[in-house]
Amino acid sequence: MLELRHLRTLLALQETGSVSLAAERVFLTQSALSHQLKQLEAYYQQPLFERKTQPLRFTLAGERLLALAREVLDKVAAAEREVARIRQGEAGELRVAVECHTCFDWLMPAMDSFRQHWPAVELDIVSGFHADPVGLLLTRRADLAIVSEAEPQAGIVHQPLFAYEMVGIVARDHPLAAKKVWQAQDFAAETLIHYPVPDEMLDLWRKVLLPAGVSPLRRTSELTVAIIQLVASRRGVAALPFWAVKPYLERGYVVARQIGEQGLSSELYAALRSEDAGLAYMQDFLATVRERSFATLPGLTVLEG
Amino acid sequence: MLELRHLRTLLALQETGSVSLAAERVFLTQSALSHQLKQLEAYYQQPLFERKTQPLRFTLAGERLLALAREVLDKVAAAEREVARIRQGEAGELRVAVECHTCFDWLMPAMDSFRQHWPAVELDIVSGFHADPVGLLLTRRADLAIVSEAEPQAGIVHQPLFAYEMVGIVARDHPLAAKKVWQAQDFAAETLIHYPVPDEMLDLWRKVLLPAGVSPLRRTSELTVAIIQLVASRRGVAALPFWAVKPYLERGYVVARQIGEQGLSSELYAALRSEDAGLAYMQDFLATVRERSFATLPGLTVLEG
DNA sequence: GACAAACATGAATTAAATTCATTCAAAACA
DNA sequence: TGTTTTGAATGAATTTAATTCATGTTTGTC
Repeated sequence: MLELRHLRTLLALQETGSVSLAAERVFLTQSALSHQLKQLEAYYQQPLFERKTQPLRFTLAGERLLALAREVLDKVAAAEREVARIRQGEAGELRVAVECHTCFDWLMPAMDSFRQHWPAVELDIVSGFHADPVGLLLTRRADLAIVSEAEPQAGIVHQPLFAYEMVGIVARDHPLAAKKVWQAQDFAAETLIHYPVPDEMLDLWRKVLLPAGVSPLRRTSELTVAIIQLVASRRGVAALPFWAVKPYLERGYVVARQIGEQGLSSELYAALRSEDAGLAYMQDFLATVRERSFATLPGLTVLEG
Repeated sequence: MLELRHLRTLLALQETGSVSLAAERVFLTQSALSHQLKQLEAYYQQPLFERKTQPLRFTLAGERLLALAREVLDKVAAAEREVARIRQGEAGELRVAVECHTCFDWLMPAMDSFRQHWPAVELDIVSGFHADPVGLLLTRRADLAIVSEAEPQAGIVHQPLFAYEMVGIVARDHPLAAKKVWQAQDFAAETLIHYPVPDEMLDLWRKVLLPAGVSPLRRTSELTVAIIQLVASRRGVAALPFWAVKPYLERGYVVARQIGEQGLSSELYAALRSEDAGLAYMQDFLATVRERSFATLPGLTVLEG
């Protein structure tokens, strides 16, 4: 018998294009999803998608169920939001402190969506770059902070958002373009172009250069396009989220390379006061951020608490 | 996490007005449903209905989820119908043989609904009263027969529809009105008014009078209202489905009494050729009959295969 | 033609749902 | 005002279902 779980799977399946990735998305193993799908196809006595292609292709029946999933899961989300509002009212305050430049790329769509669902919640951004975003929470000048590490702290809880890969970018004809994987040393003779933020907020610095004691020349720029432009003009190299550079890669302005043997992974958490963790609109905001981001940005991976 | 199962429960809960009856409707125990509802309320951290009233009353949050259930389950049903059509085409033939007069009361609404969902299926009624409706199936003059007993027969499968109680009716000032429960002997001195069908098709005859060797005077009439009218005019007594007489009871024309210690239960099955049991439109027709009947007629109970 | 990647499969395991047996609470009845 | 009946709740036991683990199979790639 059909359950919402199956519809959630179908949606993940379409968004990721493969069983394995969909499984990760819904926090199950590939095996579990394979069994689940087998059961679903047995129930409807027909295949729902072809697995041989990449990305997988849905059959007519699969498409129909997928359409159902979209209709239904939206309605479920809307109803659950209302139920949450019935419990604790609609109003509240949600001031978001953001410390990373690229964060605005995914934050804006999520905030748009959220504003429509919770018109009575005062949504605001605490702008400027702060040494200690969590301090803003404790002094009640913000209600939610986007951070890249979940450092335990009294009165604060961290909720995982998602993870993504930081890639090194360089001009197509730059010597480094020949290397598949870059190491810390490869940066030594280069000019590193980055956003004007404290070093400890740069993932590349914290996780790669500092541990290796490598300290390249530096140059800053506020805007992602400007950084890309500088890199394309052979003014230096940069490390940016894969999803941020993907459009420029496709146009061939620059090339992207993996950093370090495992790749350089960047993680994002929402930090909030423990007392606020139960607020319905808080949880819905986080759910919205995840949902919108996974739907919009390529190459995201789930991040467990 | 919310599942369709929960929505199905909420719907049954509203239709029946009590946890126990809803449990029966979804083929679970009262205990199972109690646990399920407790879990659901814990998930939403608020009560979904008040149990102290009869019928139970939904809270605001409960109402909202109930509305969701209606929206969503309709869409699910529609999608599953389409998926079934994709598998085996939309066309087919469905000739229904009916042998009971009152059956038309629930058959018509179900057929109306079905016709809209399967416009390409030729829907027809094989009218007239036949000694052997199952014979019509085997000779391919009908595709589905409504019968009151599931007598095993080669090449035929019986699918349960529902059960209901047959009640004795009599004029308000008739002496029998004083008896809470009637026995076979109570009919001995009365005139029994019934539809003009063979004796073995009368539940009262088959299950009560014949076993007790009681053989009252008889009189027949084609129409339910006419039977009620005769009974109200003290021309005799009758046995009819509770749901068929309920409107007349409420207007006080006649009174209804239980027949036998356990009450006289009547069961209905759909008989079809084994080879047709897998046809999507057949299964959907049966589902429609059940769904519409339970939603329309008071006092139905589920019937297990 | 070996290798990797993605999916499938069967058995074992874990988790969840359901039942059973009983208690509790409220309503109906005498 | 007990007493009985009915409907719902509860905790433990059980059953069923979902999930994982370990491994096999297929398909595409170099």
